[in-house]
Amino acid sequence: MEPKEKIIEVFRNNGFRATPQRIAIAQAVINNKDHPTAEQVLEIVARNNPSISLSTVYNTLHTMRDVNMLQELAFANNNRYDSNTGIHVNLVCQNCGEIIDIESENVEKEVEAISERRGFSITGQRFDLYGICRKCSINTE
Amino acid sequence: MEPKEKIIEVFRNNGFRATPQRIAIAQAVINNKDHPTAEQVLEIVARNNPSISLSTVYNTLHTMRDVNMLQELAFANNNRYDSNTGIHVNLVCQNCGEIIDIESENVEKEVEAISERRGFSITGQRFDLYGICRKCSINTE
DNA sequence: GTAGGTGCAAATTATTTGCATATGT
DNA sequence: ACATATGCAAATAATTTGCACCTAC
Repeated sequence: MEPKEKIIEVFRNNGFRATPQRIAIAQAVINNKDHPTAEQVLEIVARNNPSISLSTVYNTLHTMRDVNMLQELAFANNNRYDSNTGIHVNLVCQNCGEIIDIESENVEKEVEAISERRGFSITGQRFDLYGICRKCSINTE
Repeated sequence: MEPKEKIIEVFRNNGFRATPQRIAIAQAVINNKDHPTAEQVLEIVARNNPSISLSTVYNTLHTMRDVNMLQELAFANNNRYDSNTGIHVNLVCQNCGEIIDIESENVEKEVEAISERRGFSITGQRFDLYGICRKCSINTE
Protein backbone atom coordinates (compact mmCIF):
# COMPACT_ATOMS: atom_id res chain seq x y z
CA MET A 1 0.00 0.00 0.00
CA GLU A 2 1.28 3.37 -1.04
CA PRO A 3 0.98 5.93 1.72
CA LYS A 4 -1.61 8.54 0.95
CA GLU A 5 0.69 11.28 2.24
CA LYS A 6 3.34 10.47 -0.31
CA ILE A 7 0.81 10.67 -3.15
CA ILE A 8 -0.49 14.01 -1.92
CA GLU A 9 3.06 15.30 -1.76
CA VAL A 10 3.85 14.30 -5.33
CA PHE A 11 0.77 16.03 -6.71
CA ARG A 12 1.47 19.19 -4.74
CA ASN A 13 5.15 19.24 -5.61
CA ASN A 14 4.14 19.22 -9.24
CA GLY A 15 1.70 22.08 -8.81
CA PHE A 16 -1.49 20.04 -8.79
CA ARG A 17 -4.18 20.00 -6.14
CA ALA A 18 -4.53 16.85 -4.13
CA THR A 19 -8.25 16.27 -4.60
CA PRO A 20 -9.93 13.17 -3.12
CA GLN A 21 -10.57 11.91 -6.67
CA ARG A 22 -6.91 12.20 -7.64
CA ILE A 23 -5.79 10.51 -4.46
CA ALA A 24 -8.22 7.63 -4.93
CA ILE A 25 -7.22 7.17 -8.58
CA ALA A 26 -3.53 7.30 -7.79
CA GLN A 27 -3.91 4.73 -5.01
CA ALA A 28 -5.92 2.47 -7.30
CA VAL A 29 -3.29 2.42 -10.02
CA ILE A 30 -0.28 2.29 -7.75
CA ASN A 31 -1.62 -0.55 -5.63
CA ASN A 32 -2.76 -2.53 -8.66
CA LYS A 33 -0.08 -4.46 -10.51
CA ASP A 34 -2.48 -5.59 -13.25
CA HIS A 35 -1.85 -2.71 -15.64
CA PRO A 36 -5.51 -1.66 -15.55
CA THR A 37 -7.42 0.21 -18.24
CA ALA A 38 -9.08 3.56 -17.50
CA GLU A 39 -12.41 1.75 -17.22
CA GLN A 40 -10.96 -0.71 -14.71
CA VAL A 41 -9.51 2.12 -12.66
CA LEU A 42 -12.96 3.69 -12.60
CA GLU A 43 -14.49 0.40 -11.40
CA ILE A 44 -12.02 0.14 -8.55
CA VAL A 45 -12.37 3.75 -7.50
CA ALA A 46 -16.15 3.79 -7.85
CA ARG A 47 -16.51 1.25 -5.03
CA ASN A 48 -15.72 3.96 -2.47
CA ASN A 49 -16.41 6.96 -4.61
CA PRO A 50 -19.46 6.23 -6.78
CA SER A 51 -19.90 9.71 -8.20
CA ILE A 52 -16.48 9.84 -9.82
CA SER A 53 -16.50 10.26 -13.60
CA LEU A 54 -14.53 8.62 -16.35
CA SER A 55 -13.37 12.08 -17.46
CA THR A 56 -11.72 12.63 -14.13
CA VAL A 57 -10.08 9.23 -14.34
CA TYR A 58 -8.63 10.12 -17.75
CA ASN A 59 -7.60 13.57 -16.57
CA THR A 60 -5.82 12.18 -13.57
CA LEU A 61 -4.14 9.33 -15.43
CA HIS A 62 -2.80 11.85 -17.95
CA THR A 63 -1.61 14.16 -15.20
CA MET A 64 0.14 11.23 -13.54
CA ARG A 65 1.70 10.22 -16.82
CA ASP A 66 2.95 13.76 -17.39
CA VAL A 67 4.67 13.90 -13.99
CA ASN A 68 6.04 10.37 -14.48
CA MET A 69 3.93 8.73 -11.78
CA LEU A 70 2.96 6.10 -14.32
CA GLN A 71 3.45 4.89 -17.83
CA GLU A 72 0.69 4.79 -20.45
CA LEU A 73 0.82 1.63 -22.52
CA ALA A 74 -1.14 1.84 -25.78
CA PHE A 75 -2.63 -1.45 -26.89
CA ALA A 76 -4.76 -2.15 -29.94
CA ASN A 77 -8.08 -1.72 -28.09
CA ASN A 78 -7.29 0.59 -25.22
CA ASN A 79 -4.59 2.05 -23.05
CA ARG A 80 -3.28 0.44 -19.91
CA TYR A 81 -1.56 2.16 -17.05
CA ASP A 82 1.55 0.87 -15.32
CA SER A 83 2.84 2.48 -12.16
CA ASN A 84 6.23 0.88 -12.74
CA THR A 85 8.01 3.69 -14.56
CA GLY A 86 11.48 2.19 -14.40
CA ILE A 87 13.14 0.16 -17.15
CA HIS A 88 11.48 -3.25 -17.13
CA VAL A 89 10.03 -5.87 -19.45
CA ASN A 90 6.30 -6.65 -19.68
CA LEU A 91 5.49 -10.29 -20.32
CA VAL A 92 2.08 -10.07 -21.99
CA CYS A 93 0.26 -13.41 -22.10
CA GLN A 94 -1.99 -13.59 -25.13
CA ASN A 95 -4.03 -16.38 -23.57
CA CYS A 96 -4.93 -15.14 -20.09
CA GLY A 97 -4.18 -11.46 -20.69
CA GLU A 98 -1.96 -11.18 -17.66
CA ILE A 99 0.97 -8.78 -17.78
CA ILE A 100 3.95 -9.60 -15.58
CA ASP A 101 6.75 -7.11 -14.94
CA ILE A 102 10.31 -8.39 -15.15
CA GLU A 103 13.36 -6.49 -14.01
CA SER A 104 16.46 -7.04 -16.10
CA GLU A 105 19.86 -5.56 -15.44
CA ASN A 106 21.07 -6.65 -18.85
CA VAL A 107 18.30 -4.74 -20.57
CA GLU A 108 19.04 -1.68 -18.45
CA LYS A 109 22.70 -1.82 -19.39
CA GLU A 110 21.95 -2.24 -23.06
CA VAL A 111 19.48 0.65 -23.02
CA GLU A 112 22.18 2.86 -21.55
CA ALA A 113 24.66 1.69 -24.19
CA ILE A 114 22.25 2.37 -27.07
CA SER A 115 21.45 5.78 -25.66
CA GLU A 116 25.12 6.79 -25.52
CA ARG A 117 26.06 5.30 -28.85
CA ARG A 118 23.17 7.00 -30.67
CA GLY A 119 23.11 10.28 -28.78
CA PHE A 120 19.50 9.54 -27.92
CA SER A 121 18.33 11.07 -24.63
CA ILE A 122 15.72 8.80 -23.12
CA THR A 123 12.54 10.02 -21.47
CA GLY A 124 10.65 6.75 -21.40
CA GLN A 125 10.61 3.18 -22.56
CA ARG A 126 8.43 0.21 -23.21
CA PHE A 127 9.58 -3.36 -23.55
CA ASP A 128 6.92 -5.94 -24.26
CA LEU A 129 7.22 -9.65 -24.92
CA TYR A 130 4.05 -11.24 -26.30
CA GLY A 131 3.38 -14.95 -26.03
CA ILE A 132 2.05 -17.65 -23.75
CA CYS A 133 2.96 -17.69 -20.07
CA ARG A 134 4.05 -20.83 -18.23
CA LYS A 135 0.71 -21.27 -16.47
CA CYS A 136 -1.22 -21.15 -19.74
CA SER A 137 1.13 -23.45 -21.64
CA ILE A 138 0.81 -26.07 -18.87
CA ASN A 139 -2.99 -25.83 -18.86
CA THR A 140 -3.10 -26.24 -22.63
CA GLU A 141 -0.97 -29.38 -22.79
CA MET B 1 12.97 -2.79 -53.19
CA GLU B 2 11.24 -5.99 -52.26
CA PRO B 3 10.64 -8.17 -55.32
CA LYS B 4 6.96 -8.39 -56.21
CA GLU B 5 7.31 -12.11 -56.85
CA LYS B 6 8.41 -12.80 -53.30
CA ILE B 7 5.42 -10.92 -51.92
CA ILE B 8 3.01 -12.82 -54.18
CA GLU B 9 4.55 -16.06 -53.02
CA VAL B 10 4.12 -15.26 -49.33
CA PHE B 11 0.45 -14.39 -49.75
CA ARG B 12 -0.23 -17.56 -51.78
CA ASN B 13 1.72 -19.79 -49.42
CA ASN B 14 -0.52 -18.58 -46.64
CA GLY B 15 -3.69 -19.24 -48.57
CA PHE B 16 -4.42 -15.66 -49.60
CA ARG B 17 -4.97 -14.33 -53.10
CA ALA B 18 -2.32 -12.04 -54.47
CA THR B 19 -4.56 -9.16 -55.53
CA PRO B 20 -3.06 -5.98 -56.99
CA GLN B 21 -4.24 -4.10 -53.89
CA ARG B 22 -2.47 -6.48 -51.54
CA ILE B 23 0.69 -6.40 -53.58
CA ALA B 24 0.71 -2.60 -53.67
CA ILE B 25 0.05 -2.32 -49.94
CA ALA B 26 2.70 -4.89 -49.07
CA GLN B 27 5.27 -3.12 -51.23
CA ALA B 28 4.38 0.21 -49.67
CA VAL B 29 4.92 -1.00 -46.11
CA ILE B 30 7.94 -3.16 -46.80
CA ASN B 31 9.77 -0.47 -48.76
CA ASN B 32 8.95 2.22 -46.22
CA LYS B 33 11.07 2.27 -43.10
CA ASP B 34 9.03 5.06 -41.51
CA HIS B 35 6.59 2.83 -39.63
CA PRO B 36 3.62 4.35 -41.45
CA THR B 37 0.03 4.55 -40.23
CA ALA B 38 -2.81 2.94 -42.21
CA GLU B 39 -3.71 6.37 -43.54
CA GLN B 40 -0.14 6.95 -44.71
CA VAL B 41 -0.07 3.56 -46.40
CA LEU B 42 -3.26 4.56 -48.22
CA GLU B 43 -1.65 7.83 -49.34
CA ILE B 44 1.37 6.04 -50.75
CA VAL B 45 -0.67 3.36 -52.48
CA ALA B 46 -3.27 5.78 -53.80
CA ARG B 47 -0.68 7.49 -56.01
CA ASN B 48 -0.74 4.56 -58.40
CA ASN B 49 -4.02 3.03 -57.34
CA PRO B 50 -6.45 5.86 -56.62
CA SER B 51 -9.55 3.70 -56.16
CA ILE B 52 -8.15 1.70 -53.28
CA SER B 53 -10.06 1.96 -50.02
CA LEU B 54 -8.98 2.37 -46.44
CA SER B 55 -10.89 -0.83 -45.59
CA THR B 56 -8.70 -2.78 -47.93
CA VAL B 57 -5.62 -1.21 -46.43
CA TYR B 58 -6.71 -2.27 -42.94
CA ASN B 59 -7.71 -5.74 -44.16
CA THR B 60 -4.38 -6.27 -45.81
CA LEU B 61 -2.32 -4.89 -42.93
CA HIS B 62 -4.13 -7.25 -40.57
CA THR B 63 -3.61 -10.19 -42.90
CA MET B 64 0.07 -9.33 -43.10
CA ARG B 65 0.28 -9.05 -39.34
CA ASP B 66 -1.39 -12.44 -38.94
CA VAL B 67 1.12 -14.14 -41.23
CA ASN B 68 4.00 -12.28 -39.60
CA MET B 69 4.83 -10.09 -42.58
CA LEU B 70 4.75 -7.09 -40.28
CA GLN B 71 4.28 -5.92 -36.73
CA GLU B 72 1.43 -3.71 -35.59
CA LEU B 73 2.57 -1.05 -33.14
CA ALA B 74 -0.23 0.53 -31.12
CA PHE B 75 0.40 4.15 -30.24
CA ALA B 76 -1.88 6.48 -28.32
CA ASN B 77 -3.45 7.97 -31.46
CA ASN B 78 -3.17 5.26 -34.03
CA ASN B 79 -1.40 2.11 -35.08
CA ARG B 80 1.83 2.04 -37.00
CA TYR B 81 3.12 -0.80 -39.12
CA ASP B 82 6.67 -2.07 -39.07
CA SER B 83 7.87 -4.60 -41.61
CA ASN B 84 10.81 -5.44 -39.36
CA THR B 85 9.40 -8.42 -37.47
CA GLY B 86 12.66 -9.49 -35.85
CA ILE B 87 13.80 -8.55 -32.37
CA HIS B 88 14.88 -4.93 -32.48
CA VAL B 89 14.56 -1.66 -30.62
CA ASN B 90 12.56 1.33 -31.90
CA LEU B 91 14.05 4.71 -31.08
CA VAL B 92 11.00 6.97 -31.10
CA CYS B 93 11.89 10.66 -31.24
CA GLN B 94 9.24 12.73 -29.50
CA ASN B 95 10.35 15.87 -31.27
CA CYS B 96 10.50 14.92 -34.97
CA GLY B 97 8.41 11.76 -34.71
CA GLU B 98 10.97 9.66 -36.51
CA ILE B 99 11.29 6.00 -35.52
CA ILE B 100 14.66 4.39 -36.04
CA ASP B 101 15.19 0.63 -35.82
CA ILE B 102 18.21 -0.62 -33.87
CA GLU B 103 19.48 -4.18 -33.91
CA SER B 104 20.92 -5.37 -30.63
CA GLU B 105 22.45 -8.77 -29.99
CA ASN B 106 22.43 -8.12 -26.25
CA VAL B 107 18.71 -7.54 -26.23
CA GLU B 108 18.17 -10.68 -28.30
CA LYS B 109 20.22 -12.74 -25.87
CA GLU B 110 18.41 -11.33 -22.87
CA VAL B 111 15.01 -11.97 -24.45
CA GLU B 112 16.00 -15.59 -24.96
CA ALA B 113 17.19 -15.84 -21.35
CA ILE B 114 13.97 -14.35 -19.95
CA SER B 115 11.91 -16.67 -22.11
CA GLU B 116 13.68 -19.76 -20.82
CA ARG B 117 13.81 -18.66 -17.22
CA ARG B 118 10.11 -17.83 -17.12
CA GLY B 119 8.80 -20.61 -19.34
CA PHE B 120 7.31 -17.91 -21.56
CA SER B 121 7.01 -18.89 -25.22
CA ILE B 122 7.41 -15.78 -27.31
CA THR B 123 5.29 -14.98 -30.35
CA GLY B 124 6.16 -11.31 -30.72
CA GLN B 125 7.89 -8.40 -29.12
CA ARG B 126 8.07 -4.66 -29.00
CA PHE B 127 10.92 -2.61 -27.61
CA ASP B 128 10.54 1.14 -27.69
CA LEU B 129 12.77 3.88 -26.37
CA TYR B 130 11.15 7.31 -26.23
CA GLY B 131 13.17 10.48 -26.16
CA ILE B 132 15.00 13.02 -28.29
CA CYS B 133 17.19 11.86 -31.15
CA ARG B 134 20.67 13.24 -31.80
CA LYS B 135 19.56 15.39 -34.73
CA CYS B 136 16.82 17.08 -32.68
CA SER B 137 18.98 17.64 -29.59
CA ILE B 138 21.60 19.38 -31.76
CA ASN B 139 19.01 21.61 -33.43
CA THR B 140 17.53 22.59 -30.06
CA GLU B 141 20.78 23.65 -28.41
C1' DG C 1 -11.93 34.40 -3.04
C1' DT C 2 -10.38 32.29 -6.98
C1' DA C 3 -7.74 29.40 -10.04
C1' DG C 4 -8.10 24.96 -10.96
C1' DG C 5 -10.82 20.53 -10.90
C1' DT C 6 -14.97 17.71 -11.53
C1' DG C 7 -18.77 15.51 -13.89
C1' DC C 8 -21.97 15.39 -17.34
C1' DA C 9 -23.16 15.14 -22.19
C1' DA C 10 -21.77 15.77 -26.72
C1' DA C 11 -18.01 15.47 -30.14
C1' DT C 12 -14.19 13.25 -32.22
C1' DT C 13 -11.63 9.84 -34.62
C1' DA C 14 -9.33 5.48 -35.59
C1' DT C 15 -10.89 1.19 -36.61
C1' DT C 16 -14.41 -2.31 -37.69
C1' DT C 17 -18.45 -4.16 -39.88
C1' DG C 18 -22.16 -5.34 -43.35
C1' DC C 19 -23.06 -6.01 -47.75
C1' DA C 20 -23.45 -5.66 -52.86
C1' DT C 21 -20.21 -5.92 -56.52
C1' DA C 22 -16.01 -7.45 -58.65
C1' DT C 23 -12.11 -10.65 -59.45
C1' DG C 24 -8.20 -14.13 -58.75
C1' DT C 25 -7.42 -18.81 -59.26
C1' DA D 1 -17.46 -20.99 -61.56
C1' DC D 2 -17.22 -19.56 -57.19
C1' DA D 3 -15.04 -18.59 -53.02
C1' DT D 4 -12.70 -14.71 -51.72
C1' DA D 5 -11.59 -9.81 -51.81
C1' DT D 6 -12.84 -4.99 -52.57
C1' DG D 7 -14.95 -0.54 -51.61
C1' DC D 8 -18.45 2.04 -49.93
C1' DA D 9 -21.24 3.68 -46.11
C1' DA D 10 -22.68 3.06 -41.62
C1' DA D 11 -21.54 1.48 -36.90
C1' DT D 12 -18.53 1.12 -32.94
C1' DA D 13 -15.94 2.40 -28.99
C1' DA D 14 -12.14 4.58 -26.62
C1' DT D 15 -10.84 9.01 -25.72
C1' DT D 16 -11.35 14.04 -25.74
C1' DT D 17 -13.74 18.36 -25.29
C1' DG D 18 -16.87 22.19 -23.67
C1' DC D 19 -18.87 24.05 -20.05
C1' DA D 20 -21.53 25.07 -15.68
C1' DC D 21 -20.79 24.08 -11.06
C1' DC D 22 -17.79 23.01 -7.18
C1' DT D 23 -13.73 23.00 -3.97
C1' DA D 24 -8.78 22.90 -2.42
C1' DC D 25 -5.77 26.13 -1.11
